[in-house]
Amino acid sequence: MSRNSRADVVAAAGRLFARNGYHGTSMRELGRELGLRGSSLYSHITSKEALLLDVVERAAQLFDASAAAALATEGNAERRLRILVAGHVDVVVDHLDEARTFLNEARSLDDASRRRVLDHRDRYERSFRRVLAEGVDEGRFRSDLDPALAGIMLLSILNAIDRWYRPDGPLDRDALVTSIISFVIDGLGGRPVAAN
Amino acid sequence: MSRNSRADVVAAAGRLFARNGYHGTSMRELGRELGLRGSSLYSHITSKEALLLDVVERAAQLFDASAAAALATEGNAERRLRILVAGHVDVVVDHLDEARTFLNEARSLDDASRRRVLDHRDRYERSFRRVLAEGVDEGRFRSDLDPALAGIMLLSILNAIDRWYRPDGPLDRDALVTSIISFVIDGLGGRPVAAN
DNA sequence: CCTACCGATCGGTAGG
DNA sequence: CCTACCGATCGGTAGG
Repeated sequence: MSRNSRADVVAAAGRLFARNGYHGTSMRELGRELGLRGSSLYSHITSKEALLLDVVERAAQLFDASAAAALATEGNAERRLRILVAGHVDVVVDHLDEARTFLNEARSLDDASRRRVLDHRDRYERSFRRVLAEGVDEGRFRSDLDPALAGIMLLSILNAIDRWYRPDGPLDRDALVTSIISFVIDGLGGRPVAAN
Repeated sequence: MSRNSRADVVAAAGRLFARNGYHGTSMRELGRELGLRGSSLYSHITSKEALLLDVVERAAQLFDASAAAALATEGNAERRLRILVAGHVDVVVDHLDEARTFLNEARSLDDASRRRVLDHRDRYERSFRRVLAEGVDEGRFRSDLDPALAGIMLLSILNAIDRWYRPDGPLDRDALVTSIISFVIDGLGGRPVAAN
């Protein structure tokens, strides 16, 4: 049994913040999770809130990297949209605790930190909006589409995945992405090309 | 300046729980919100957690009533779906604090209460699933539609409304409902009947 | 990473 | 609805 690294502390904090919330997690509980005293955590970190910021920024970086990779990909808007969605799903499934903390606990940050996190969120949202607008320009999506509103609704679907999706359930990751894309592009009433 | 009623306490609790979370709200703060001491709250309630349950159950009842009214309405699936969505929007916009507390703070309830709230949530979700399945039966929605999955995605959109929608913004309530219905039925690529 | 501890605050009760 | 409290717990520091 070796000592804990700072990364261990951040990972354990993500687990507890995701499960019980920031205010619902005490430093003593976090210490217990790592097999040490709450006070010992302060040799790794400077404050509880700085720890929250670490967790949240880790998630923000992952989402950033995913969006950057999608936007750097060649292809039409539909293909790029699928990569954007698949990247989001990967982040949520592979880094569930950080993603949840990012989505639900950012409000507990102080004003300056929260502002920076919201900026990340806005930039991420703009990536979606851009690809949606490209799709309209390409004549691939409805010309009367509002990319801002559509982006919000697509992201609403993506940001709720952590509330219901189980990677070990009947729907594998790729099928999840396909379902979302199909729902978003064809809708409830849409007639898929093959069926028309 | 008259005394506070129990309903006042529940309403104020909804405000603070929605804004700062259950664990982020102290009884002394709640008292301050109402112009009295934290300890005085206990003449209205029995515990902080019972207060959370009051707020959450109020929201659950509103959602229940909305779904019941929609399902009691005559008409085809598309019409019933619109009523279901409009009812949800009404609850969220008119009872924002309770809706937020319902969505984000139910996990802080004890096991038995949380279980009951989740049952409410499941029943509500089934109402959506039922109307979606009706639409498939009527030949109005895609025959390959998975009503369970589509219900989750529609509800994901609805449950995120409180995170971005401002009733005093450019989009009024009815336009919001229309946008959601259009997004969900026609999708990004769907060709509206008139444009085909 | 530990023990020992700090002042502040927590939910809640007693007794008016 | 108030004052006066209760024991427990909070985030964090000092000093090894």
